[in-house]
Amino acid sequence: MPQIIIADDHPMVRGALALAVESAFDQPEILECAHLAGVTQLLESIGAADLLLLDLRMPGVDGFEGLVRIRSQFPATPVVVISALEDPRLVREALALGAMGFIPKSTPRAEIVAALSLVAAGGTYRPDDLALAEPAPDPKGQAADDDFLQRVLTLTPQQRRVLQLLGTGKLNKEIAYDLDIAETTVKAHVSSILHKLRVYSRTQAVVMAGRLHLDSFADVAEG
Amino acid sequence: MPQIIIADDHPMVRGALALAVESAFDQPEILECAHLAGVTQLLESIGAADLLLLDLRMPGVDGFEGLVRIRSQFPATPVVVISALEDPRLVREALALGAMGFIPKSTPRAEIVAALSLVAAGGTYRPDDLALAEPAPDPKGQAADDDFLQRVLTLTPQQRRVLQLLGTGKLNKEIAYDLDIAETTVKAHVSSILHKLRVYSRTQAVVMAGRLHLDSFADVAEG
DNA sequence: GTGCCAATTGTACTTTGGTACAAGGGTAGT
DNA sequence: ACTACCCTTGTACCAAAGTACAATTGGCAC
Repeated sequence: MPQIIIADDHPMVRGALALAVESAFDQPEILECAHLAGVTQLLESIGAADLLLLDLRMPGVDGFEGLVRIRSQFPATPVVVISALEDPRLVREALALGAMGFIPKSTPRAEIVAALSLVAAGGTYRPDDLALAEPAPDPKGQAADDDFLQRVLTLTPQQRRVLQLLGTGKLNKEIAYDLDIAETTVKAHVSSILHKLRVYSRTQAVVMAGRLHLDSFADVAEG
Repeated sequence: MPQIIIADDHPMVRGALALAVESAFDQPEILECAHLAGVTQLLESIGAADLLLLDLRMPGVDGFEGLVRIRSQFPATPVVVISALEDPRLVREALALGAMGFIPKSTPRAEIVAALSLVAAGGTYRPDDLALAEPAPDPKGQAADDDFLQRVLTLTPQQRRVLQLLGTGKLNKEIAYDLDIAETTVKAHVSSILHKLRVYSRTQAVVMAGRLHLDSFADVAEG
């Protein structure tokens, strides 16, 4: 009897997802959470779930922070990210951070079911149209940014988690606590990250990385 | 014979501004630049101009960096910021950084002329409708951000310039060079900034401050 | 003038941040 | 078995960041 956790602060969304889960699994035990703390508690009590459907934005979560935390604390639990947005960059980022799938809320029910089955079978899912459409190059001047993006993609999963926490302004000590590793290890990761991104301070790394998430909206432009 | 510098990378815009300048001043000497380096060179050779119309985005400038540099290197030259955007936050920020005015490119010619005259007379200009409309509170959840904004507003002008450069990931040493002050002084400013913003590292300050500029677009939302 | 404050700088000190080098354990592929 | 890579940690060291205290200058207001 598979245990599936649905974490979303919107009851309606939880309901819709629950239906999909019931279609995709055989007699699932569905556990619902409205906030991240609940997810953590649940996972601590049951050890690991067979699947976690995690909304990107919830009380206590903003962006990928929740994903990062869950993935590092409970690596055994596969996570599928649920989101209202479907920016290719977000999709890539989520998968890079260890998510097994990315399901936009606009996805038709039938496809959600298929996606969940796919993940349950060990696959990874992302919206079809975006899957290959993403490498479409912008004629504009985002060459430099794409260079940087390429470098970000050379980071290892753990390094991405560290970068993610760097982006919240945390100290090495805090990052170490969050990921439950030694501060020395964090330093090693940070050092490696700085080299790979070709910057010379954590602040620069944060500034550069921050832009990647903004560029989606930056076309509101200027001139 | 007043010397006015028009700095914008777009020839058409320079032309339009030149017309306005000719209406607002008596026999002005108009100097045009397409990039920031040209402005610096010009100012170095003539010492100071009577007015500088500075576009926010130009080759060599991204955001307020150019304004900050010019203001610190040539404090005697009054600067009016030209921009395609007119986000109230940008307006406030520009004025806080020492600009004597903020003119959106959508402003009608007649009003541009009036604005330039106003600044020439020692006043400061900003778009009317925004002037008082800005304090309109968003019902959403940007309470925390506004708290932070309040704190940013307690920073002194020089401290804002430092914060601006912090946001580019620069080291204290580099900031000192850019503003032509001692590194010790930069440290003093940074220390003060961290206290006022109630954060405990430059990286956090950058992260928080960075959000202020994004919130304008953040309503593309999530959920 | 007196007082307030921004800005500047210095000295001295503590804490973070970051690098370099070395090393053990785990996993996956050849 | 061997290689390669990731993750982990430690030690040691140097640079950058931040704090605390003290002092000078200059502008502005009362």
